[in-house]
Amino acid sequence: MTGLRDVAKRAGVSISTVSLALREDPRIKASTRQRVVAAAADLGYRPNGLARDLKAGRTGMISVLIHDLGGPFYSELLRGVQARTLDLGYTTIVGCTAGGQDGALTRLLTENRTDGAIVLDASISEDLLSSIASASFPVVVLDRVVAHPYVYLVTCDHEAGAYMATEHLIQSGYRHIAFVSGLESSLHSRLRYKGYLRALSEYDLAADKEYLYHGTYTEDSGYEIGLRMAQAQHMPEAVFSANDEMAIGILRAVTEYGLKVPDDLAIVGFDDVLVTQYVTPPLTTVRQPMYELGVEATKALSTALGGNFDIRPVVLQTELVIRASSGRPRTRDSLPAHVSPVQLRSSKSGQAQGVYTASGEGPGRRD
Amino acid sequence: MTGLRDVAKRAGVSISTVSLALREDPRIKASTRQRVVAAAADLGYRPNGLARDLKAGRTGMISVLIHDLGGPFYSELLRGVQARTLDLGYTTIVGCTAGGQDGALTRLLTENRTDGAIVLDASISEDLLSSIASASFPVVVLDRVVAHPYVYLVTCDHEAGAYMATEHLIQSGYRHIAFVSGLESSLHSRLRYKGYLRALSEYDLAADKEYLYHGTYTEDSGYEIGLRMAQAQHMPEAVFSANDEMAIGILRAVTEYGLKVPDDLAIVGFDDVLVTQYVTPPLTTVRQPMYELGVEATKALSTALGGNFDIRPVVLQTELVIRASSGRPRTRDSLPAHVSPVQLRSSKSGQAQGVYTASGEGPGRRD
DNA sequence: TTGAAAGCGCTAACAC
DNA sequence: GTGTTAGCGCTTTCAA
Repeated sequence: MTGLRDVAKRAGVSISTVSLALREDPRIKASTRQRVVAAAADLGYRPNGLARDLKAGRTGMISVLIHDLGGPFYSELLRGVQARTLDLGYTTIVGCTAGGQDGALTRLLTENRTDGAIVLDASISEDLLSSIASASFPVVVLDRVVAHPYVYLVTCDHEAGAYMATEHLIQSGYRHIAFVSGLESSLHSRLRYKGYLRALSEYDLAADKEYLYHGTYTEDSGYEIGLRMAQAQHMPEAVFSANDEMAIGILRAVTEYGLKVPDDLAIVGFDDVLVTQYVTPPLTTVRQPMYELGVEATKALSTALGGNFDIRPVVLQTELVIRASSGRPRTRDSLPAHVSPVQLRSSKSGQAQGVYTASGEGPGRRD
Repeated sequence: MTGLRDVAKRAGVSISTVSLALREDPRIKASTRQRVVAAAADLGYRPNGLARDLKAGRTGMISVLIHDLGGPFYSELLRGVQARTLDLGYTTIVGCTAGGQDGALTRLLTENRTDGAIVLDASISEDLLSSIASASFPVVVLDRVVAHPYVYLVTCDHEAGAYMATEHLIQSGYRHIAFVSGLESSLHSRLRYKGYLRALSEYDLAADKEYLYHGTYTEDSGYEIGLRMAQAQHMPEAVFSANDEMAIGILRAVTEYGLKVPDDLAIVGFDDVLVTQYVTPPLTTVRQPMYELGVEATKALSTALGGNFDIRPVVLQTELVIRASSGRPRTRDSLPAHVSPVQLRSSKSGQAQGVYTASGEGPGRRD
């Protein structure tokens, strides 16, 4: 616990001289600085960041609060945040809120230990967020809606993504398309259901309650649902799952049951987690741009930290990533006019993969 | 930025009264406390953690420093740390050191913003770690060796794991077994190579340089190596890869090349990352107990934080997780006497999976 | 039962 | 060039 005082004593100078010398202030004579630096090294002096931050009134750190670090796509998000904060001279620190009130939640969010926060945790109450956010502590929330002047919204268009996924199945010739919801409470799941319903309705297909399954976002819940599907009287031809984990569970269940994907059942997931590329067959899914989400969140936060609080919600587009699990794709020529494949790329393993953006902005094929 | 002073003014009491009242000190009359609490709520008062920590001389937080949060198994590690720190009343904060000197590395490691650190980053110099670690800032390093009284070592037995993996291949009847190294600089890779060599030598097999491949831990590097292997004059019968990513790259390459795994080439990886369960065929691999590693690291750190610095290095055992990629397993009865299957469990998909611990402690089968 | 004041380690006027 | 000093917001004796 050696402090500036100890260094000062050893170097035979005053505290402020040490402070200035160590930060290479030109006012300090070179010879003095050397003595100070030597003394500091001898004592193994380390500045106390807390004291410095307290004095400065800012920490230079922003916190990212995530409910459960184990999630499959947080790393990409964090990469995006990290990349951007580095440029801005901030440091990212990550806290896990799963521990409840007396962990990272309190320390990082409510006690001013960082300059702002990016929050990805549906379980933190809106009240808490509202009571925390302020001009001196802006908060960006991901994938939820909080109405507050200092809470900024960044999300991607789940509904459009779900619409694309469902439309893709419809255009591939499937008519009996099931939907597997995630946790009822989750906003995602509701939006994805909405997109699914909208696609059905726009193509004049009935939304049969028989084809609505309720899962819990876990692979196991998907597995169970897959079994139920396989044994159902009227098995759907295709299924759109509100996330990839459940889709993979379904895939596993029906495969073990002896069915072929996509011939007996086409499957589309949501999120584009890593494993979707490795399962057999590879899973068609909707990619959320996690990295970009992190970048945008950080942008919004830094804008607010810079004193500009006029920030509109950011909504990023999703991409449909077509892999083998949704089969029977029509050829491009047979696509209805209003559907525009905008990008095609090949997967690692060489098999063709089509990527469509939800915006469907251009009719041209860019490769 | 409302502080205690503002609350005090509003409630018509002194600062110290507010401080005590908000922490429910019994010395403060209930009626006074109510006034104070009301005033604090009105003003949206939030305590300043920095000031509190500065005063207290401790932060109640420990940092976990990881080079690249995107890594495939950090989440398990963090779960382990998190679980344990919660019990201890500490808060875990995670920093990514990839940004270089002026990011989390400096802020969390060298400026006393937390009470101690767990470091998993081979690129942080031993000098820096040694100069940082002290009685008031203990450091636990994972998977490396640093000789310093306040640096504590937690690792798992990579060499034994590699030995097991190689032995497993030998006992499955393979004789020409290749090894794929990771980055030369990495301690893991060297230890895993050592275990591989030891197994070969103990079974009187020659270690042919022809069967030594150098990768970079990435799937792509594995893919390339896989192609080279498939086209080599003397193709190995089996390969042990220093990590799973490369093993998966190899699997992909040889599969695309038209070879069958494990019939034409058996593959064993290392780490047991999530995707190993999902590739076809599922990959035999060596599991590192990441969760337990996190728990042990935290235990060591908290012991040091408690003032007991007599902590010995912790070495955890690895497990061999046998899946379909290493084929042709002998039946149990035909195993040599000194190999003891200590545990058998079934995989999610129902296929049998044998788990052996590196310690090979008991001959009995426990299920 | 409450208030005054010292001080955690640091920075930055302002003096000398 | 260098030293003195007043805080940053909080906790915690010690007085009142």
